[in-house]
Amino acid sequence: MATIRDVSRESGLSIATVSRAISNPEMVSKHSLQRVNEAIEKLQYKPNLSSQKFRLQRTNTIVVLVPNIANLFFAQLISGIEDVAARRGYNVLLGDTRDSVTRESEFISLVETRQADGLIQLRPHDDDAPLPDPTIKAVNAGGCAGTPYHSVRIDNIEAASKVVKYLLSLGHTRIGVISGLSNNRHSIDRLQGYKQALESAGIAYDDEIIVEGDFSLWSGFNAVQHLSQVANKPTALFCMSDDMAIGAIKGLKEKGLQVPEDISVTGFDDIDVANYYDPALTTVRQPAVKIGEKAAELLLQMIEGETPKVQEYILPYELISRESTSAPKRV
Amino acid sequence: MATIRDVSRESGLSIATVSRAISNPEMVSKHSLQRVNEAIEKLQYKPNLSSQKFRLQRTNTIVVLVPNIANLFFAQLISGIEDVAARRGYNVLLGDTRDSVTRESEFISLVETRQADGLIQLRPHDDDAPLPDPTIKAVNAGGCAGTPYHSVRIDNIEAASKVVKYLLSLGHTRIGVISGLSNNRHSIDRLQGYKQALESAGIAYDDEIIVEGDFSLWSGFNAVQHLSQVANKPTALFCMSDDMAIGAIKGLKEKGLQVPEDISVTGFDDIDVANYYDPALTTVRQPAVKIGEKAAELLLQMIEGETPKVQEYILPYELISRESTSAPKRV
DNA sequence: CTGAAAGCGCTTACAG
DNA sequence: CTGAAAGCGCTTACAG
Repeated sequence: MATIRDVSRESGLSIATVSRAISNPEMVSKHSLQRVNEAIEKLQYKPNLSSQKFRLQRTNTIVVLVPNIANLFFAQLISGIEDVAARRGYNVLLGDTRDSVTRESEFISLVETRQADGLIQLRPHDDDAPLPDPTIKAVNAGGCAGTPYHSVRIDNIEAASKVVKYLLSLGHTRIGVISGLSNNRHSIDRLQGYKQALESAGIAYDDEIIVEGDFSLWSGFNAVQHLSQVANKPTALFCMSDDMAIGAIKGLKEKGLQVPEDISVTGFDDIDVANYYDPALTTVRQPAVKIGEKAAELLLQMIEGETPKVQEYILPYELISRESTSAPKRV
Repeated sequence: MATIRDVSRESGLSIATVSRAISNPEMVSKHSLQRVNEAIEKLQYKPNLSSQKFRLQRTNTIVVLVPNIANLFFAQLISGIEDVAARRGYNVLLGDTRDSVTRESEFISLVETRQADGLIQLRPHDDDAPLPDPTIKAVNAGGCAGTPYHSVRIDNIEAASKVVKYLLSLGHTRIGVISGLSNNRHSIDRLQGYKQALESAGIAYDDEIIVEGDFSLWSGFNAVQHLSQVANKPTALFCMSDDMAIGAIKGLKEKGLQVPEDISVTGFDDIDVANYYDPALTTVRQPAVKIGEKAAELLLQMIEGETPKVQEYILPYELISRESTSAPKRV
């Protein structure tokens, strides 16, 4: 492979001049520029950016830690990140961590070993987790309250409370929950929102109708099997992801129940399929792409040496009412 | 940040010895090793892998070109790639190209500029597209017949033909198609399979019931609007992706049609939600994870200097029959 | 087992 | 506008 030295030899100019012709053409005479370009063309020269990065101590790469790449909410968020990164000349290294601490720290070490300039964490912060090394530029996207570094997210507690209040307003008083893993911060915050809504309506919290899932289709389906055992059955189900809502509806249908006629179901995220499911899902729309864009802007700002004034950017969510909810049946 | 020179100074050993203690501990005396490790610990030293890569002219990074990261089939394929890559110590740089030629060539240039060792292309090869530079190590995954470089895929023609024959065997004789973009190779191959199946049954091809989509939910929904205009309506629909099948079913239901009672619908890929939709989708299961694993193995083999014997790996698919298909109604 | 030295491919302050 | 030279942080053949 041709190197800058070959171009220098071919053009009869020093490597310094060749380097300038490439990076700062205005510093070089037209004549030299021409000769350099001819040599580059002839030799099919491509600069070794790995060398350049090393020399400049800058990688123009950011890493994104994704708990699960097959989750459409994350996919959308990532497109937002990529748009901004690409526009600013950064590459995005995607780390599919699958909730494995080992894999996650491998990706973090990309930053520590200077193969990347910073990272965006998509997993909500976990209080037990060690703080990220403060010398590492990091932003949390789509996470929760209490993240101890820069973050971009919606207000999960409020959003959850809003959906549940909506169900209450339809007349439901017995509202079940299919949550994510119980130690996941999203589960915790959204459950808190649920409790707040119940409390404001003077309804007692009953953990018999709270079932733990893991945000997946399967876990929603499975949760319904548990719920069908309880004596005093809910007339509505608040699911903490659209996937779980879909799984749950599938399970309910298999038990011969109609949604929303027999039981209302709500999701969370508003992934594409939410609108195409039957019934179309009532859900909370997170501004996934915007969260990604904002997080990327924030990180690039930090990488470029600025200190963002705001620690937390809270973006607006939206309650989308579709077909999966209605007033409870009169008995 | 501490460099190897700092560790050398701290430990009182040469940088050569420090380097060896890190990369080849067995070449160094126990005593030296101990002193180096103490110094590393004390200084919180992390080797600059960007420098190391440059020095070794190896990046241990592969890039994966994904047409659309929000497509679950790709997401699964990518997990297969990542598993193998991680196990072998490679990083995966994900390039979400969104079918943009510009973005794609930016990612390819990562390999040309030696920031990555090779690439896996997830977009099916397009005959008009320039051949990849033969000096670049590249593998196509999940693509189509006629890819001019190494590839791992299913036999799309045969798989499509098999689904259509299945519909024929149920008694359907008027089978519509919702295809991907008509210049996409997957669309071309699967349409060919469709034609073969019709031909073997002595049924004439009628392009009035072939509608072009783009593999998305929305395009499936939209295609149904077109199909509802034709005089002689199909009793079954062969959709070239699960997303389009779901979109189509949603559209049919809105027109008051029952699936499969009034019309049968088949998908392609078998993404997770296929089994949770109502009705659950009859579809072709592509071994997405396996395709990814095999493609990664192939690429790493090439990067490490071997020449794979086989140019094309054809993996088995599976026809999954669920609830979205049945015999046509007697009229 | 250890160290001095060359070199990977670039960029850039310095001198002219 | 141009070139010689130093240096980014490592690895490794060579000599001892």
